[in-house]
Amino acid sequence: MLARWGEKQLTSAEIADSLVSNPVLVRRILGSLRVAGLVRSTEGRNGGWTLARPAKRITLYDAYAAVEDGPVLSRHPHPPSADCEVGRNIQSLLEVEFQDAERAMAERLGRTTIDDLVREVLAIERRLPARHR
Amino acid sequence: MLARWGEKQLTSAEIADSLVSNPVLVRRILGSLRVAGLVRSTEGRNGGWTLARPAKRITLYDAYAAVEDGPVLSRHPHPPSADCEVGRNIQSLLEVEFQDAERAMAERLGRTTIDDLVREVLAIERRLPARHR
DNA sequence: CCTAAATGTAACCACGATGGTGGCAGTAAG
DNA sequence: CTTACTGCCACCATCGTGGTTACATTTAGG
Repeated sequence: MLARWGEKQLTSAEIADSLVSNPVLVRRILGSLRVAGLVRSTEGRNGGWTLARPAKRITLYDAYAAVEDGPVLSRHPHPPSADCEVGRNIQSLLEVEFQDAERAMAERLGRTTIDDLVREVLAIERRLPARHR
Repeated sequence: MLARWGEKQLTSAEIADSLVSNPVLVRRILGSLRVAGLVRSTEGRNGGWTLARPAKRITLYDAYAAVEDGPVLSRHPHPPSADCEVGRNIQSLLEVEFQDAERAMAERLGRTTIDDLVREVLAIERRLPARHR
């Protein structure tokens, strides 16, 4: 949404409205994005949110990494018995595999930018003018 | 563990012991793996679990898919407002991106077999005999 | 035939993560 | 000085999950 409406600042209430959700929840997420340097907020009256850099330079991976903290593939918190040949080695071996797999996913997410999505949205809307309101 | 100990059937209690966990939980997971055709179980006295096919033909993706039901990248259950250009298109666009990203991860997981891991475990153990018990 | 050792499953609890809500302080515009 | 925002905390309800107990079922072995 921020990319689509360009320079205009959007408030968390407007965004929440469109998401059929709640301003606080929206601010929570946008807060994570701000910490990651993807969006900026201004306080006070007429405040709101904008992208911190051009949509062309924000990838899906950037957004994903900003919001998701832990890894996607769940490691077991609880190490197995060190008495077992397999047990005492499997965690570090799987760690490598999982990191590689996650890297592959991240790499793919990094190939699409927010700008790509906005362009696709506009292309679809141009193709189906009947759906306009 | 099943691959490492080859033909020998292991009981859920033995496995749970080594995992410092609980037989029922182990049976739950093994149950999913059985549904996926990766392991076999025999009931009754001297029962237990074995691989259903050679470890060389079981990949990490097989195990992952057997256990994980939903997709890793969370879609939003709750569709945004259709009144918004972005809202009414973003879900299907993201769906494509997410599926691609998940496919990339799955492809990477599919490159490693259980047998690969067992070989690595044995290699490490051979290299560090001091750690043996 | 009976017992012991397994799986198979359901019920249940405790815990943590998460969506959602309200409240309130801080800040900036008019 | 009021209004409209963000920022943040505390709280609740819900849900998924690990974990446990219990019990029915199956099979081997004395």
